[in-house]
Amino acid sequence: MEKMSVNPPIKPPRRKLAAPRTQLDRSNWIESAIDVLAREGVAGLRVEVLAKRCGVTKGSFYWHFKDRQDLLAAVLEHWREGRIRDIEKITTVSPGHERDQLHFAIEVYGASRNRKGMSIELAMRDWARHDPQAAAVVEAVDLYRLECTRKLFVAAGMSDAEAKSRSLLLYACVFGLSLMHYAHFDNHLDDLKQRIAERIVSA
Amino acid sequence: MEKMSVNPPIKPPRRKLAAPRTQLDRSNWIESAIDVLAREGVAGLRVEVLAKRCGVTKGSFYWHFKDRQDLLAAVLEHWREGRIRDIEKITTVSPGHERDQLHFAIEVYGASRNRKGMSIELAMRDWARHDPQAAAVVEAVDLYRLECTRKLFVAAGMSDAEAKSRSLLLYACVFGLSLMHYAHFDNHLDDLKQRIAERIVSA
DNA sequence: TCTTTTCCATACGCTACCGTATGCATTCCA
DNA sequence: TGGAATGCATACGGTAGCGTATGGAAAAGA
Repeated sequence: MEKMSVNPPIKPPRRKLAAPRTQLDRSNWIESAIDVLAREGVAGLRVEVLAKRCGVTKGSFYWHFKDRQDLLAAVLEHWREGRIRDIEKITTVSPGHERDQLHFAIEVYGASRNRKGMSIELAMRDWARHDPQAAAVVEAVDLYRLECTRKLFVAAGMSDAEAKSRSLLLYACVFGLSLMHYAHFDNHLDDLKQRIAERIVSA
Repeated sequence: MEKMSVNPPIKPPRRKLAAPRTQLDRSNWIESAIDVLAREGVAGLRVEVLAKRCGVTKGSFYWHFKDRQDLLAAVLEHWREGRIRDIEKITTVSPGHERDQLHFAIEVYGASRNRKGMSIELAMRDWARHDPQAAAVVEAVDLYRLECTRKLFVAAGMSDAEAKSRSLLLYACVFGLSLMHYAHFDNHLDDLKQRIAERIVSA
């Protein structure tokens, strides 16, 4: 008895979608995942959706990852490492330029530039509010950042308490502003932000 | 011919769960929905889940609401009205006490108190990032708030541009801080926040 | 008391996912 | 050049959730 498949296997072209890319590996999946994360949040990070975006089926996904959790954990780790590297690069003390560095730390997430970066930040924070693992990673990254900018404030001549407070103010404001992109607020938004940055950094 | 139901209807007790409450109406559903929204975000706001929480089935839900969208729109409207009322109450100018009022506006979402209120704020903002309707409501509320505190800053003697900038700083900071509840940051967090509040409000 | 209306339960069909099992094609390698 | 390992497709069973259809109980009128 020959086993009859319901649909006779008509050989399909190997890859239909645009990119006839080479094989995927873990890091390809992770980067695509972060893309989706930025646009849809962690809730939109579905295995089959992601697979479609990559031009493959989930058969591929489950070859590279044990399950969805495995991917999510990898995304967290990837993000953590990247953020730590970044903040370190930005804040390694360069005597005499501390205030410039602080201004730069604010502008990096200036929302106009680096929209995607800010989307990821916000998506991570949403995620963290409902998942202890994500919360731990976000906390680790943020505490590291706070410590880095604190040192800059100290190097710029502030007291310990003042430096800590300013550091907290800085990031609260950066993240807060990123939540506030309004269509009809003010034509001179950049001027306002400049004033704010001054108030955060200046003595 | 009698029509025979597949499962003979065994009369169930009318309501099994704890609260033998009266009938539900729209506002009951909306309040429960906002509760869930605060804890789980809009993604967790599922019809059948909400029904279970209310001790009924979705049969009831679809009697009161056309569909899930109908509920979501109602939640948005309910939230908008409440926030507008609140901010108006807090910021109606009381000459000579403007700075106290501004401090109060900051403390209202002090996170230690009013944890639920802050959760709702954040959930609304998550929601707004993926839904134009929610975005419109959040924008309307925020612009109203910004305008109210701006007036207070002006009444406290600041220039227009400065008042606008401070107003933006105030809310950015309030929302930003609410994203930053860390387990291991500082024992004197309240002191830091006090310093921050001073920096926002003081001349 | 008899009929509406109100409010809710139950059952269904449908879609989107998750994770597993299995098979096929390529590539690597001896 | 013929296996073995790699990388992916396909098919399947299962769950959760949406919205509809329908019926029945309880309350409100008449």
